[in-house]
Amino acid sequence: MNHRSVNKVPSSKILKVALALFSSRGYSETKMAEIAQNVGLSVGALYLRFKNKEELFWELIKDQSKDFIDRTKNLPEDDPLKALRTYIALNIEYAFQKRQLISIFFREYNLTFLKPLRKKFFKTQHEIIKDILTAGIKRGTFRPMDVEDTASIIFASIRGAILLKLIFGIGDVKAMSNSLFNLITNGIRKDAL
Amino acid sequence: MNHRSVNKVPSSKILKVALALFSSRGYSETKMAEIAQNVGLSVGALYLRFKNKEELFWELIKDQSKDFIDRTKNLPEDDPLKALRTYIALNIEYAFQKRQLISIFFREYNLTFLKPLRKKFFKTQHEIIKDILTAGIKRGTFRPMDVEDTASIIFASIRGAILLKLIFGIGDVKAMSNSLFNLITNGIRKDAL
DNA sequence: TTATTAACTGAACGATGGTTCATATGAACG
DNA sequence: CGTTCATATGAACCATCGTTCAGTTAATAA
Repeated sequence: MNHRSVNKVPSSKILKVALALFSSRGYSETKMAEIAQNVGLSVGALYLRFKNKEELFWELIKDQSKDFIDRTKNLPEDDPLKALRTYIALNIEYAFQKRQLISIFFREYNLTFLKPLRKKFFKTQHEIIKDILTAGIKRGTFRPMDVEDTASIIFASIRGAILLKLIFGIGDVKAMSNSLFNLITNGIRKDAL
Repeated sequence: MNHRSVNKVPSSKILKVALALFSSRGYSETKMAEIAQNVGLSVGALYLRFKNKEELFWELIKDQSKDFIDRTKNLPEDDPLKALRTYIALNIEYAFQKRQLISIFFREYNLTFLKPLRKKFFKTQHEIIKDILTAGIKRGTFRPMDVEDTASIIFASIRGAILLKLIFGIGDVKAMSNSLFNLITNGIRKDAL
């Protein structure tokens, strides 16, 4: 340790504060000076930690995303219905728990450097859903269907529900999760053909 | 008609050009100078037509929204299934047709003056879906359910599907409409309960 | 204590972009 | 024609940040 090597404020706190600001005001509405003030540092100090605003933002996205690491990894192979229920519940709960991050993803539609992340996310999730569907059809639990399209629609429905929750604050997490699962599995028909 | 009362370029053209720019680049990325150039006017002239950027934007939103006037007004009262199918199809087709406007609504999450419009839209649509569901349950076409929650989820699913289409360009409009209707009515289960 | 240097400060710089305004243009009217 | 005035022009103005940097602070080593 060499000469004053202790930071006045840890970088993790900067990221935390910045996350709160970015997710509530939006990227371009959040000023560097504002972050500095809320953190208790000068603007200059921020630039000693991060090259610029974009890198600070990026760092924060990486930091928040890192523990998404496939919780959806160990879904029951042998029980497609349970797998689906778990998948939906995990997704919605995660989104709610990480709502600041997720808000940013919905909100900052026009930040081009988020696009690839979104795309990648879609691909991964789409694949997982397809696997569940395929397994379910093979097992006779699910009816035959266009797996590709249906997986897209299911993905979309889950994201839509999350969006609704985040934007309008509508819906309780648990109830929403159940309703969605119910809708997707049984539909609203009284007697499904 | 008094002294040179003909505009070099009609305001409708300004709105049209601005719509294209706002929906592809985003509100704050679209510069007044850029709009002026694409329209074939000077910046100053824009300010003779519209008080400022925000009003120009607002005018364009109003202009685009005005003919949404309840196409969803005359859904068949006596056939809930058909009503739902029609409602979904209308919604998705409309969104695709007016995709520039809809993109803006998804994209400009942080423009506070869009919030009330979003809220109002949700309320209207939620009401319509609830009516369809209630009618269907009464008729015995649909199973008993929490109408409030289910309507929210259905709304969310439709918006999610539209978002998917607009963001990723994924899915054909007709096919998507069918898949969604199918999912919502029948679910994916082979033998519903 | 003194020297060293990492960490910090905040005024100043510069780029960007919305808005204004002095000036120009030209269609209609007398 | 010449006058009028709605319409148009675009350079200049100004506010808002992101970013930089010369100077300051204070922890550690000597």
